Amino acid sequence: MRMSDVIEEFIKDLFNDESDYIEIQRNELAEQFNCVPSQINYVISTRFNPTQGYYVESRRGGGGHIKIKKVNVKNSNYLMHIITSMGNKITSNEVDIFLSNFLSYNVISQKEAKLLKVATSDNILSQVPKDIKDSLRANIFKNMLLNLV
Amino acid sequence: MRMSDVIEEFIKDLFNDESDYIEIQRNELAEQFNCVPSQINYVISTRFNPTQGYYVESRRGGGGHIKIKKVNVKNSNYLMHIITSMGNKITSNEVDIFLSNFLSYNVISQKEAKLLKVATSDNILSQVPKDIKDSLRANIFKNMLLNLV
DNA sequence: AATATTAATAGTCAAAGAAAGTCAAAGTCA
DNA sequence: TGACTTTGACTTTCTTTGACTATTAATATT
Repeated sequence: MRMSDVIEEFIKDLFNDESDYIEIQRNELAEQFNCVPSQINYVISTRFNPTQGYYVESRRGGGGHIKIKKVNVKNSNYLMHIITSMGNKITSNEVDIFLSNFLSYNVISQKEAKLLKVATSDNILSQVPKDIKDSLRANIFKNMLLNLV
Repeated sequence: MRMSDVIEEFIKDLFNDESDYIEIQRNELAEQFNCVPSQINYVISTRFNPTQGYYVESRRGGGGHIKIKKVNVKNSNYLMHIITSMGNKITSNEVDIFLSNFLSYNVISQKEAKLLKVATSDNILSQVPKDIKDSLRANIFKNMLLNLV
């Protein structure tokens, strides 16, 4: 079995019913599995991304850590379904369409819709190089949505 | 948990409803937490920065002390004030501090704070070129906040 | 009473330490 | 061969530490 799969399993086992997130220390985990620390990053980026229902944040420096939040994927959840099926690029027009659907289905509030729209708007992202803009937008959008599920 | 976080917590707990300021003695506090005195300065400068809603003054010599004042934020355009006084670059750490202050002042909700944090986090903005990252972050942050005023 | 000295504080800044992130080369396997 | 995985050198971020500096209050001296 691949090391990456083992680590993936291990991390998934850390989740329990009580809390919806876990914290790991990259170096500690790497040592435990006798691999280089950057392999942890590899596992996280390939197996714990928004499309798979995970939201990740981290901190460097002394006492640093990686925090992984699992969004409960009741597969009936409309938002979650949208997130997992969304491509990794999205235009601001597409965002608008999503938002108006979300609103009409009452899955998010007006205020939330506004925040989502602003954070992904072309205006705000105008400084971002064109070639990464739509993927950045998708990234912001998905991760924000994940936190509304 | 980081020493700095513990000290930050401790100081924040010193505030109560009666007075809007607290006084500490640097050496005494350092001794209490078994750290070097300058760590107190570090905590203060990173977590009680005047631009983050705290005003700090101090006095050396016998009986010297550090006085930390909570800026009064009763008025409704507190957010507006923050937005206009904020520079055009901001780090994710600074965002965190802003958010924890907004929350303690009850000017935004938990959910809103989460959205703000996600949309401006280093993880999500990782693809953005370094030289524009902090200004993009400020842009997103300010514009989202504008919608919460 | 005025001045000088000493002790008690706090401040600054840079180096060392403790994490995590990036990226591309090398390896593996279907 | 092409996609996925492993590895490691290098980078970035944040925290801790300590040597040195600055200021003020208390005390001693004249």
